[in-house]
Amino acid sequence: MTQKRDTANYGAAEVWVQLSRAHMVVQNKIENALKAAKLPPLAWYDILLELDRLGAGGGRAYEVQARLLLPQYGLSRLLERLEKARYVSRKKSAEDGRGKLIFITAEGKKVRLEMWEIYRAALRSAIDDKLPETGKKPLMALLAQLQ
Amino acid sequence: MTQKRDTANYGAAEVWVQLSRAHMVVQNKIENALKAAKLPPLAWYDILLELDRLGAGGGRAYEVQARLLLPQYGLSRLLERLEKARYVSRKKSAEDGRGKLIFITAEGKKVRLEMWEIYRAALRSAIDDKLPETGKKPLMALLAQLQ
DNA sequence: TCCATATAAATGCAAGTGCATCTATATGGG
DNA sequence: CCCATATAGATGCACTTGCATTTATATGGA
Repeated sequence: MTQKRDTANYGAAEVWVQLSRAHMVVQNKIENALKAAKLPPLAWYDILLELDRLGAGGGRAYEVQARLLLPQYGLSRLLERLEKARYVSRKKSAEDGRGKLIFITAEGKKVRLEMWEIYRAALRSAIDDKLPETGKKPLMALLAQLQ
Repeated sequence: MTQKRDTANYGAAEVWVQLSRAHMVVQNKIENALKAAKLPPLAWYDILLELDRLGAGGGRAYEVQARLLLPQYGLSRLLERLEKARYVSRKKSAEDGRGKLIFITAEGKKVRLEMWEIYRAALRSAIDDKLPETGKKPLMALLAQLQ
């Protein structure tokens, strides 16, 4: 192929294809590992971690939402499921009657740690085992530019 | 934070977070651009491109499936929708009575090109405008290692 | 030939997602 | 104080996805 390409942005498309595939491959590994361990999906982990970090005071849904880049209704329904599973609890906010305060329960903390064990192992095999140590920083720096 | 971390694989987790965010950001830009142009979602593009490449002879679903990394039922239903939209047609295979041959229609080719115009512009602003030209090759090489 | 097993594709059902809208409360200007 | 507007969060509905299973055909060995 020595001819000049007649279609612009071929390079960007190639980057996007690699980005998509890498993402899918890693995500599948993590989700499959969690599923095999009969643990909740990855999305639950992120919320549980966020709530765990917020501590005993809990937090407002809209704060969590902003940090996790989820749509408003998405978080609302995720919390609904997490509450049904007894991993979080919601109660009316005292200062703002429109809102709720969200808390992680003891059971939620426990399951988050169980998930982390699996998650960590999956990351090790999906990332550490594939990428040389010297590759992580450059990769992160390049990915950060896309945001 | 001068203490040694007590949790292993923190580096891999950071890479994964960046990878997820970069992926989400780019994907949202592309999907939003397509939506704004009242065109079908990105997933349709990939199939249409694949079928377009297969040419007049068409192709079998399981072949396309392997290349696109979709679950079997996912492709089956995607093709169902694409057929309903008149962008592809399916007919019984002559050699293998279990299977179907899949073809892209003229309308399918047309819409794929319309999508490409939008897709290309979105890639330009999401990738070319963010990443220096010298960053693409290294990024692709690093991402390729994760597969 | 017959049957056990494998493969291609479709599908019923439950669960998740996107979009638009709704309810309830807050807030600032007149 | 009242109202228009903004904000927090929930929800009805249509569509999509995941999982398991089904249907139809193929294939290799007894």
